[in-house]
Amino acid sequence: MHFLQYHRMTKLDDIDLRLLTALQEDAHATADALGTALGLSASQIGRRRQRLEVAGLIEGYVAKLDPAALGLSVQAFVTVQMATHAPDKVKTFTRIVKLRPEITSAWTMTGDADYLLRVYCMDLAGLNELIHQVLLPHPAVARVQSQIVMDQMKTDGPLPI
Amino acid sequence: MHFLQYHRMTKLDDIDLRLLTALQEDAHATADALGTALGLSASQIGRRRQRLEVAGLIEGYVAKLDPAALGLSVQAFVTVQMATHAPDKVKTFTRIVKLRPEITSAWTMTGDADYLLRVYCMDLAGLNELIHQVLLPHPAVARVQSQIVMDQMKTDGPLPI
DNA sequence: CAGTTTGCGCAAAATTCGCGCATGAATTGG
DNA sequence: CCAATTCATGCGCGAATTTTGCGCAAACTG
Repeated sequence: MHFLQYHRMTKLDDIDLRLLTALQEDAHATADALGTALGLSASQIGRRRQRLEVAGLIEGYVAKLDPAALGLSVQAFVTVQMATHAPDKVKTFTRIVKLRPEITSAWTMTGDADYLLRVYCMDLAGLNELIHQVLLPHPAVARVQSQIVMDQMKTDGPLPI
Repeated sequence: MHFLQYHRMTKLDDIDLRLLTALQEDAHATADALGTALGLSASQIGRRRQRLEVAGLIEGYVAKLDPAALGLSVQAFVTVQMATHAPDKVKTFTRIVKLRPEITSAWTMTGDADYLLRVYCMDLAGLNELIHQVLLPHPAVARVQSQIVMDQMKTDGPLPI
């Protein structure tokens, strides 16, 4: 799923935006269905979609899984404050973050917390283990704070375009 | 993209898990390609995928867009503390959260913050407007704190299965 | 005004998917 | 231990979908 040749997009008309929105809701909709919904022929839908792909606006298509059905009953956000910003220490820390599967996303933030991690675990024991066996023992980590998700009121929705 | 009849899954074998992982990375991979990658025939890939869909493990397929390419240069996490938990006030608040397109996700959290909102904006002015014109004026909101994303070190990755 | 570009629909070609069918392994019951 | 049933698998054909070529019309350019 790599659209190698990036070609700068001149402009996005209204149909492009609506197509992007539709694809964010259901990427398996057929070109024919999208065409009738947007008032266009199926071939044109395909052409526009390909144009959006090579332009890099569409990074790819992914399956959205149900965490609860997979037994991932604990979602949490973990903030990390660093004890040091020495490059080598930070590098090993980011490597661990990228390697650990429970951490699905990680951001560097403004404010007092250096990193924000999004975490999925089977249970609280798993979260506890991540924090106390992986994060806290790391030499670059000073403080770890975790907030557990009680309820998801709005699931990862489409981007505002 | 609705798989109406839910059928409880007896078990997930190793191939199922690898198939789920692969579909999380590229949902447009052909059954043939997935088959050779997992050592299975294309028809079996299709059958297993359908089983995972009706079991509710796969919620759907979505396009992943590039926020930066769309001009959404500001990502932020906004924490909200409530002034009251009166049901009617909370209800109007959640309705606003669900309606506002800049807010792509929202969770209720443990800890001192009641809500965590994930926000995408074109610029800081947009974020500022959301906070000062929408969130803070709401009667149920006591305090709003925003942390801006400086860098995404790990993008929304596959669930740990 | 002429030439070029861009976007469109139609239809054919190529690819991919969906589903029935037969074979082989595994499990259960006697 | 063996037979019968069940279950998963691979194969192949027809259907659905995507992709591509082509002609046409509108918009843009010099």
